[in-house]
Amino acid sequence: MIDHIDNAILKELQKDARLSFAEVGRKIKLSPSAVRERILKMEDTGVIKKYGIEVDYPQLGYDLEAFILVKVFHGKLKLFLNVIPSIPEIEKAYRITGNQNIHLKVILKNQLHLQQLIDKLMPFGDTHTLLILSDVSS
Amino acid sequence: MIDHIDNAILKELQKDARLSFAEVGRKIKLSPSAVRERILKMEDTGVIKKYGIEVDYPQLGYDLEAFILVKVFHGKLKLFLNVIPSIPEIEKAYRITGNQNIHLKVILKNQLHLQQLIDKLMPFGDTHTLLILSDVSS
DNA sequence: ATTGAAACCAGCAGGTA
DNA sequence: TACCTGCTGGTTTCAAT
Repeated sequence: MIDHIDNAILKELQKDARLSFAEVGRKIKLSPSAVRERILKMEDTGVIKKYGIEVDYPQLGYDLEAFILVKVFHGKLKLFLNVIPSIPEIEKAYRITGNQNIHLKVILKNQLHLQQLIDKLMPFGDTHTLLILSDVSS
Repeated sequence: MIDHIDNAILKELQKDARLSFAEVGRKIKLSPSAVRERILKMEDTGVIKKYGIEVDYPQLGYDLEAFILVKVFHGKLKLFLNVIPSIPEIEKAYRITGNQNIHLKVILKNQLHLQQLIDKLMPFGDTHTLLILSDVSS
């Protein structure tokens, strides 16, 4: 379903999602329209879910990033899942295995902001916060 | 440094990073070249770190995503940080506070693949794995 | 920030294998 | 089906304002 040409296209778009079809085609030796058709197909089938940007949060006034593991109270999970989208501080949320069952990545301005968020989460479960010190993905 | 116009631009690019300068300009009522200059400036200053795509890993044959928390052995941290970029399964790595000091997000084909990765990580520290069941970010 | 002009690209039609 | 070429209108890019 996905061949090595699609993979090459995905690799280029992962490096720079704003490349034109023509530019991608030049890199992988394919005509612009062929590149376009393959990319449109991958959008249709959902292989490409989203084109996004990575932003430097500190420069936008958000100096605190953290993971919050939540052990949701019995019977509160559905309610909590409904509330999550309405909390803008939550950048990403996953259900996970283990003692805690929800994993949140949150973007915050400062410690006070973190405290306010934890207060908001407390009705739904016990929280365990891991502050992010730095990105070491290279 | 970042005004409300830049913020509006960032919001549009977060929704769709492939929007043309002209399209962004139409949405926020600005000329294409003004949009272009602002975006180029945000790239220069690092506010925009990257244009990327989000991909559906299961469709690419990667059916297992997980967080691995690593309590790195004393004296092994620098070595481990150097090794991380050479492990393709690691999508994202952070230094964090808490009992464990490294937080990894990993993309894997299956359980065997996870086992092989954990074997590779074992020399550097004790690992604690949380499997991702689903994305609930909405 | 805008305009204007040249180069470039997106999108589409029609064609090949 | 997957790819290509060629055309047209819109876009990018850059210089001048």
